[in-house]
Amino acid sequence: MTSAADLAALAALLADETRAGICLALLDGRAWTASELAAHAGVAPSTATGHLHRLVEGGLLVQRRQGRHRYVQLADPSVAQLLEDLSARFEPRPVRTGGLRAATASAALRRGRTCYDHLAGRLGVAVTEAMIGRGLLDCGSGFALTPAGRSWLIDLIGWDPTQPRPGRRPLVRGCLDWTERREHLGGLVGAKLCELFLGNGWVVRIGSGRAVRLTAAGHAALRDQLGITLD
Amino acid sequence: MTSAADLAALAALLADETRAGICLALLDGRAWTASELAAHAGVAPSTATGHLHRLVEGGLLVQRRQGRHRYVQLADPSVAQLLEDLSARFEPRPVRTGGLRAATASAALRRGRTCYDHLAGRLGVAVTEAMIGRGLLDCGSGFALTPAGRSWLIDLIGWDPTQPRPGRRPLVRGCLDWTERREHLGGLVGAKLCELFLGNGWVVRIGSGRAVRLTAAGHAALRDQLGITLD
DNA sequence: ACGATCCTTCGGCGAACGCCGAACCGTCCT
DNA sequence: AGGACGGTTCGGCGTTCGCCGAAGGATCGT
Repeated sequence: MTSAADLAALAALLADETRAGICLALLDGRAWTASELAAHAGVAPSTATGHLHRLVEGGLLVQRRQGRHRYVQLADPSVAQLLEDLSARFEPRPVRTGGLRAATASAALRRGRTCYDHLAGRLGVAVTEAMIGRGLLDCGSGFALTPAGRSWLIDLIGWDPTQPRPGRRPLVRGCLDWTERREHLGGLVGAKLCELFLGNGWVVRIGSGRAVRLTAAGHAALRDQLGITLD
Repeated sequence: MTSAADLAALAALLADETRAGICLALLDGRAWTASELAAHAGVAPSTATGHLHRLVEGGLLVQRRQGRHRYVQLADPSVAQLLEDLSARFEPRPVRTGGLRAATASAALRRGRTCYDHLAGRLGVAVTEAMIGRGLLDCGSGFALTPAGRSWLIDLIGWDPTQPRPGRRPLVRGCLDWTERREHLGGLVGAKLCELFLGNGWVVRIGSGRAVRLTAAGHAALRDQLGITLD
């Protein structure tokens, strides 16, 4: 019966709108400072401190102190996955008209963004579908990497996905895209690809949010590697 | 920002120990009456009524009235999956010594049980691993049904898993077994197999819980179909 | 050394929440 | 018809929880 208490305690961490907002903000995979999060959530710094304490205590977040700052981020990809699974239960929200600024920001998000540590939006979906189309990824019943996909990854980033690896994070995983309403590629391979895109300057972050923009080099790389052109 | 409110509202449904216990009890996939759940959770009937209202309202449960009874069950397999994902975050609990009665009950649970609508425990894991060993299931990166697995299912239950199907429930899905600490087979195929085992009398439920017992017919079927013997 | 900045602790306030018992309604059984 | 039973509604109680502002470190820049 005490597993009910565990479940309730875990759920209680997310059962407050402020804490939920904090966790969703952290879904961008980066570390935020306490005051950034306080401003984002619209509460006093002292309130945010309390919430961060609870979230760290509960194992959802980890913190790193650096000088007078306290950086905080999601503890682990499985937390991001959990948040996405929970969020996936909602209807798509009607588009709120929030003025021009909000509209362009949301258009940028739809075009391309990071979803914790992998690519999402039209960009993420396009990459995923190109991989399926070229036989690198199989989606018969859930995603699975093909042998061709394995060699492609070895050529591309010199990393063999079939070598033994620590942890139980799945190699590939479908993640429902909330703007495209289709699945894009998550899991360890998704993270590696995102790392590659950012590291090679194929995409760059727009401002401080989750949105990313495809660079000229990125367009070329997509054409060479996957034979696709966007926009 | 209002998606934070949605997330918080969903989490709040599970953020109470009584409601969490109710949901975990319903993980056996069957419909319970309100007073059964009240007794199980150790609260007054009036209290249970309130909780069930909230859970139904929130879309986690569905109810069916039948005479003076109110039967309630999980709304949908995705709810069960969500509960399992959340529960998977906990450490395995140290074995509580609860007397002989509790010990035999928990041994029965370890041997075989249902996990919402598919088989779990040693039985579930054994079936899953036998399927992998015989090339019916591939577990390279996440579970996937092989062509051989498809024909096996067609022969066994006359159901073609590749035909178009409604809903977005995955065909096969790994589900972490909390007693065996290994994955067993969930998803639509897992549910179909469980239905087969129960329908053919290969397993029968023990008492009123989630535990199941393999019958003589079940032993024979497992030997014929998957070449395994248990216990 | 000094103020500015980031964060934390503490006390107190108000709202929300979970619980119960009592009364009540509808259904089933005899 | 009468009683037993399952479920619900309502009012009230106590606790928990989220919030803030004020005060107090700790660290950084000048």
